[in-house]
Amino acid sequence: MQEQYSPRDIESTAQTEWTRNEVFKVTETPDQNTFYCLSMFPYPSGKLHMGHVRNYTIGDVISRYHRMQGRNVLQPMGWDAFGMPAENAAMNNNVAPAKWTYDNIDYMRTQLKSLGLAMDWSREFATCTPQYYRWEQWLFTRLFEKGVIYRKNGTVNWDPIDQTVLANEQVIDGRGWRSGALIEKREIPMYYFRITDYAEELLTSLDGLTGWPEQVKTMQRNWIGKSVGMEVHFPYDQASIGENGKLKVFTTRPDTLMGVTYMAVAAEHPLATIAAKGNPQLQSFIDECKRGGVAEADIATQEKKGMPTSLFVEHPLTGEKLPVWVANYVLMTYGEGAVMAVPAHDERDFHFANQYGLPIKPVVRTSAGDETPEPWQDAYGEKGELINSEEFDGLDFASALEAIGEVLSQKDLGAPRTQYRLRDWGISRQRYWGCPIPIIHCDTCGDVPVPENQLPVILPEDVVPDGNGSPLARMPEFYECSCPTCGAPAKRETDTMDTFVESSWYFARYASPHFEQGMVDPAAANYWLPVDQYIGGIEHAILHLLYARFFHKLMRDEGLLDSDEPFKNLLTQGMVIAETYYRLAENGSKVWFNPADVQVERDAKGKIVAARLASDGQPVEIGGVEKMSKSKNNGVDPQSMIDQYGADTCRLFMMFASPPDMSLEWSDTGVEGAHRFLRRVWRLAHQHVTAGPTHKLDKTRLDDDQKAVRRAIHLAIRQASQDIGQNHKFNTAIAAIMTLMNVLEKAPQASNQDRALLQEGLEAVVLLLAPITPHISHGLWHALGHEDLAVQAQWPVLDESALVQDTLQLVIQVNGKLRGHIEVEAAATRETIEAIARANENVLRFTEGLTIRKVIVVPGKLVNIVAN
RNA sequence: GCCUCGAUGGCGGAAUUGGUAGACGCGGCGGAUUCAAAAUCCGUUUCUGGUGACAGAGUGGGAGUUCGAUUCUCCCUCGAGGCACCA
Repeated sequence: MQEQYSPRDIESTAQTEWTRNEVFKVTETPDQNTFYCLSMFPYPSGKLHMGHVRNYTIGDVISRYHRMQGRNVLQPMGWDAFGMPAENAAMNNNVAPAKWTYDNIDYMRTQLKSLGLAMDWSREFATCTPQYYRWEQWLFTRLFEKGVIYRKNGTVNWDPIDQTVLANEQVIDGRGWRSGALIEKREIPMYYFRITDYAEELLTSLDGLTGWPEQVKTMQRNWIGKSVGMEVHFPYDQASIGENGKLKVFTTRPDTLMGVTYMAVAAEHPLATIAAKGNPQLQSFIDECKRGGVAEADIATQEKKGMPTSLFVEHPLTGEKLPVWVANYVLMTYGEGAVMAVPAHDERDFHFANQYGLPIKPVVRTSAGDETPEPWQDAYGEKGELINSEEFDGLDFASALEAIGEVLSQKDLGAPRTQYRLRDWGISRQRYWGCPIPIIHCDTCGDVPVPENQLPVILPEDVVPDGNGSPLARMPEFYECSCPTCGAPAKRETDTMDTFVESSWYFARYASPHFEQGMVDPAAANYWLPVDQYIGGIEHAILHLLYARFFHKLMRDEGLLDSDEPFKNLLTQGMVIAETYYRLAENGSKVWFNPADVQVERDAKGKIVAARLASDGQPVEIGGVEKMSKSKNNGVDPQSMIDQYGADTCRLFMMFASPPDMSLEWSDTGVEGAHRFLRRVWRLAHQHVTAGPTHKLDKTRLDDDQKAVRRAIHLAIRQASQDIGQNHKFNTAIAAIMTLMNVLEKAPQASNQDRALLQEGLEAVVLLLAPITPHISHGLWHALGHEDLAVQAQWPVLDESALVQDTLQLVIQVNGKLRGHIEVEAAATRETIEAIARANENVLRFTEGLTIRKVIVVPGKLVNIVAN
């Protein structure tokens, strides 16, 4: 055994042995407990960042722990390889997205392998290969035929200068990021998944996901946004609008129907279009509403504006004429694109009505009374007894709902309805680097799905996009084709799919990644699925996780697999953050410096007070701790950390610095601390091993000090087992192992018993660390005299008898304040404990002149004496 | 704007069902070793007062429940993630 800890040698030796023995390659072995551990696969952006390292280390620790429990553990890896960055890189460097992507994959694969992950690399795939996306196209055609996919118009960000559709990310302050042009909303035809058909199941089956964080389930519930209410129709006729019809709205507060004083419709609503004819002022307002991007955050924060139309609709109960307004706060995409406004009881309507001088009619008696003077109070929104509502006066919410519903349905002007906030999923993208949508447009036959025997529709890979729309739309060799139904010349769809589609089913493909007869091999899929543990960033809490759940149900309904949900347990990791440093340039912009190039100065207490750039010694500003990013130049390159300290140190630091679901602040000195700890483990093991082999421990003949050491060993085993296996709190597991190391380093090594005890302690340390720092554990396990591989060793077993104590220390409080400690027999009765506590010197001192009112004894914990 | 989460020493963080606030690590300070340095080891380290024993305060701010609150309830402030075409 080498005297010095040398991560470079140890890590390459360990990785070579794992590869040679194919220890991480798994098969569908019957009758073995399986564990499918999946970390969200990376987008191949160029090189690994710390977020990846964190994600894959967490997954690896969990995988290796379960391996040591004897389970058949599948941990696969692949590449979410379609996406916009490849097109941007292509434009900047004049390289085809395909080549850029494949090069990145090759580089990042090498980086991942250097982390020593327990991956079955034989299952690797990239989503941009036809072998993968052909099955996505196949499913698309099936779902299209079933009607689960349909075509309708959707609104996109249109850049009028570049003549292209932009992603929300590419719209900055209402302008295109490259052209600087003011963005407009534009309607184009797109394909949609009917995810709303699954809204109810997506909602209710959340209840069964007991292994998901409550936070994520709450977010998904709110996103789906089920509301029970009523559809109400406001009739209009030839005389008032020029045609007969009904303005439909959805409301959750039909009890306030008598308080409606106006109607508000979205700018895109058909009534707005009718009203704008011959009204240039209104037309220009509608045009103004169409300016700016489609992102909800922008629409919701913009100033609330509206304009009256000359149109009126009838109140369904009273027949009263209600003015129709166009308002920018009404979303065409939610509900019916129109709302009935009840300014007395809805905050947004209240502000709007006050702004434009519209009438406000209170119809509910709330805790604020019968009137609703300015300013708005939350009480105005309460439910209560109806007032000013004619025959409905005096009714409460439930009976008003029933009574009003009854009248509406008699008049055929409304009915109860359930509404979801969730919208159908539009998947058409006017981009090149994505999975082609397998549809052929024929003048006679319409939209025809590409027949199975003509799949896949292959994306040409030698194309360099130029930022002016999709190059596919300009490639006749791609889009010219004949109709599969009638054989006439036809045009292939040139849009590609949202990249969320690929990441919605990759977890299932890993079960049979090379299967050529179908999307998945049902036997393999049912063997591994659902995923036992899924790990990824909290930023995916809604969209990706909801789409993956939806796809799983689609695949189930296609008969491809049996389970209802894809991910049994979910762990959402926090971000990796780091300090930022900058200087103000002359033009006022900030120039950011990487933490690696900055030196900090501290005051007497160690608090950081200033920072200087190492190269010129001049001060820089401290900008605060933020998510690692290119823009703030505060990223730390994982590769340089691995090169300097080794993968084990990097892994140990990341797992120790904070619990996985919290953000992790990068600290160079923390990394050094982790490295220092591994050196200490190595040194103690080296010292122990060079002193020669040990005898067997005689557990029946331990003195008190030896019992204390053995207790420390098994406390660490208990703590680490709970923390890693159940709670996923790797930081406290490591703290427990560190505490054990502190004990072992101080323990005597003279006698045979002492040395045997140290052997037991070191074996525990090595195995408890094995999931976290697998390379050093691999080396030390051999050094401690074991022939088998540490990865195949069994997780340490807790010996409860080692934890038993004869006496316990209890805390004594007087009036809740700590006043002393007492040592009592473990078996002492409540009465004995109370008597000892009452006789305690400090208790007597602090209760002098007071009367003891009560004594609370918490067994094994404390005694609180209440006196006054 | 809406939904969700978070806030504890100089710093990262720890604290079973409400029961000793600050485990473990980092940083700081003092010391040992060394010709010197690195490395390593030992001690100390929430704040305030006190030489000290000790006392008081303290978990973002404010109220409340309780013998007892970092933990439960209400209000507020600040920060983070998401908002459907970033992945």
